[in-house]
Amino acid sequence: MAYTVKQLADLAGVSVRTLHYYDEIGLLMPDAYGENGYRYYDEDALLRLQQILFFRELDFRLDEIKAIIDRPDFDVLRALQTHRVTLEEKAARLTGLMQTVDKTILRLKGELGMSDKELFEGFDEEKQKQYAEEARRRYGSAEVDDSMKRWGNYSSAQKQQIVAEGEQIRRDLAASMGKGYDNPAVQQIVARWHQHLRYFYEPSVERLRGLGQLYVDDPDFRANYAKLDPKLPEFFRDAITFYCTDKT
Amino acid sequence: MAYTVKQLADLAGVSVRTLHYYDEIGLLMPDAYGENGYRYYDEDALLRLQQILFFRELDFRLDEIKAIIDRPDFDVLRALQTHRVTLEEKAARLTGLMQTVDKTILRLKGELGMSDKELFEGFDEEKQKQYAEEARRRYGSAEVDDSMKRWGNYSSAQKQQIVAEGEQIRRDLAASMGKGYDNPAVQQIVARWHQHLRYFYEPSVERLRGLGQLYVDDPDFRANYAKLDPKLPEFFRDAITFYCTDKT
DNA sequence: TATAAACTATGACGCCGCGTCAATGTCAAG
DNA sequence: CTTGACATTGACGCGGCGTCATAGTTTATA
Repeated sequence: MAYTVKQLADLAGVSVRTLHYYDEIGLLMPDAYGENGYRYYDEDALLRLQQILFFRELDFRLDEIKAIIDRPDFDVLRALQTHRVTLEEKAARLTGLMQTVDKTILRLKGELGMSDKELFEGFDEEKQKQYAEEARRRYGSAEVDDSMKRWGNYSSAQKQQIVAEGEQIRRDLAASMGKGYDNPAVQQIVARWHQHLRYFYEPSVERLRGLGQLYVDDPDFRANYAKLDPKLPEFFRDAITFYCTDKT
Repeated sequence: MAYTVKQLADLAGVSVRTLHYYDEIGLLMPDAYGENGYRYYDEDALLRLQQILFFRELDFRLDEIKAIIDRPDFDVLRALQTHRVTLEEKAARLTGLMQTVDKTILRLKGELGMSDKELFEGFDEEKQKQYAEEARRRYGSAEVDDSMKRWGNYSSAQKQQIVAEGEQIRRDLAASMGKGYDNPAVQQIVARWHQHLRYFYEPSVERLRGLGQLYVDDPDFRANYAKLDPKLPEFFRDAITFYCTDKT
């Protein structure tokens, strides 16, 4: 199914002018030009445009984006995973700014001694750029970044967010408990759960085809994850019950 | 204490060129020029620059920023509070993008049916701009926005974040338990706690001079907040114990 | 006290990522 | 067969600085 410029523009929430420009600089070329000169985009363009938007969101310049996603070894899946971490970095930065807001409010009320320097805490994008620098090297390359996936490597803000995500998934699953394990909505949640687990436990996530299996099999995992989220045992108990009663 | 350009630039994490430019367009003028032509900034410039950076962070244009903070009725405190909400909006948007990342990963793995439209969910800044539009009108005006401060008005992403903040404060307090209530660090945490409570319970926050008092007095509040954060009763118990043992 | 290093100033040009016209051609519906 | 929505290319311009260049001033060190 081919999209015209406006169709794609509306779908992706960008302007027609932007698509023209991306074509002009060779960043996103249409699948084909009609004999009238019209641009027609195919499915591949969707994913490519999505990548472009993600990178743009993370403050990459368009020529950088082009260089990255044109590399023959560019790996979309890996890129997406890196996007996620980088988005979390960005969110954590915003959290830092919120704290600066709070502290400034208290300073203005005279309730808090606050150094001049602290007034500007969180604005700096140094870490951000540092990360991007790494990312520029890493995107697309087959180089593995397992080190980032160890719990100890996350910042506390990231940890909070990750735990919150876990809780959300748990709530969602709880809300879908009645629907039966083979219900597509439930399957989606389970998939999100598998995805989520990658934060903690990479190597044998593939073993997680059966929900909770790892929790049952691996006392080490059980202990570690339970430390992060005290309600997790409950969750697993429920989930396993859920899984078993439905499967048998 | 007067800052030179570089001193201020380093402190705030902006470039000297930026300060020159802000002077040029009248956005941030130095307190005084030396006879050598040097710029010297005073304390007021710090807060003004901080405001500028906050607005810039929220994608306001410099001329808009100038118009806003030059208004005679510009209210820094109110602006800061609005900043906070807007920052949360931004963070929530990033959360949405993370979900799009997750879903795209699953789509690529074939584990999830996902419409083309969903590929671009979260990129749109419409809400963002809509909010900014409101903000432009509201910043500096004395108009009250209490409606935003009711729990029901928060998005679920915001709620998550607010709860996470509460948990963080609780952890911080727990870590400071030994230091005595009059310890400045503890007072800071208490102040953050008071600030935090404004999310839920605006009118009588002033009554919260004694920590936990409201929890003791108001069963309605007790019930409502406990629903949000199951561990809160513990916290209050600890906090009250802490407060009482130290006060008596 | 000489000199180097670090800071300051004021111009002026250039860049990116489009927005925003303008002029013109094409397609689908009534 | 008109009308309106859509398509094209081309050109100009903007915001927010980065990045020189040129030149004066202050501070540290030898």
